[in-house]
Amino acid sequence: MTKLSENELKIMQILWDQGPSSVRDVHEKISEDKDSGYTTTLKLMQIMASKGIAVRDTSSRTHIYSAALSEQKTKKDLLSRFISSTFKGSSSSLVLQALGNGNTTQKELDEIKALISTIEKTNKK
Amino acid sequence: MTKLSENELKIMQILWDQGPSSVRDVHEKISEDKDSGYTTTLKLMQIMASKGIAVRDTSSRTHIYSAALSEQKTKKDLLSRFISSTFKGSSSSLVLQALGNGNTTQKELDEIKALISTIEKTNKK
DNA sequence: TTTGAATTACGAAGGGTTTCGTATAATATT
DNA sequence: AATATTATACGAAACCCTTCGTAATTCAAA
Repeated sequence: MTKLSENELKIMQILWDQGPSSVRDVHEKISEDKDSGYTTTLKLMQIMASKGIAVRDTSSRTHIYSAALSEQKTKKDLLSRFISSTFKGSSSSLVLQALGNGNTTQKELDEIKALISTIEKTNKK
Repeated sequence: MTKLSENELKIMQILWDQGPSSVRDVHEKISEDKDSGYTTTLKLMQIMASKGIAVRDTSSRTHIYSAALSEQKTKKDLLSRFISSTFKGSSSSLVLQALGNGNTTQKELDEIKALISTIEKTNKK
């Protein structure tokens, strides 16, 4: 059900990272990468509010927006959709592809190994 | 550079799986999941050809389409874009999320462990 | 040969996203 | 108080994707 456009996701991530923010806050962050007008960001955020994926506090002149979706849940959802559309539902083939990129540090590998051990223990039961 | 719409990816996957195919072939495969007209599939494939992501042989009446993008490269590309848009570029956090879903078999885990060993050996050098 | 079926070509409509210009309102500055 | 700055609201345009109807073409069958 969670379907986010590219910009919506970008804005969401900023709201997740920075917490409740004004349009200006978000726009400044966005402007680091991208070049578009303030009212564009405003409009996007208004639409997000109207869709219910963001909520806003309009009690003062400068409205404050917050994410209305949980970061965890949303990412899980996006990932599962991505896996099914691009890797035919096989999460392992995705993992193989992801790790194969060559830019994974030893620390990260250790984390993953630890997780695998945990999963294996659970599988045995 | 590789940007595929949802339907384009679906068609691409069919072309990868089945090799060079007619519109009818593709349409029949697509119709297993989805309900849309034959000319819709035709149009999509024509557009894909015009974009250069598919090529077609028009020597006989029934045109034969083939994928013009490599499956490997394309998926690698899509994945890296997905990781950067959704997981801030951290492939390990994606892997953790993916494995955390609980539907990974022992065999798959073994594959992943083997890959990790390989990576670790390479890292040491 | 005429009819019918399958194929491609094409245009247009509908939906969503992104972008921005302009208007209006609230606040700050001088 | 007058002016400038900052904010929201709104509509419209541009773009892309998806969908389909219709026409034109080719081929096969009756």
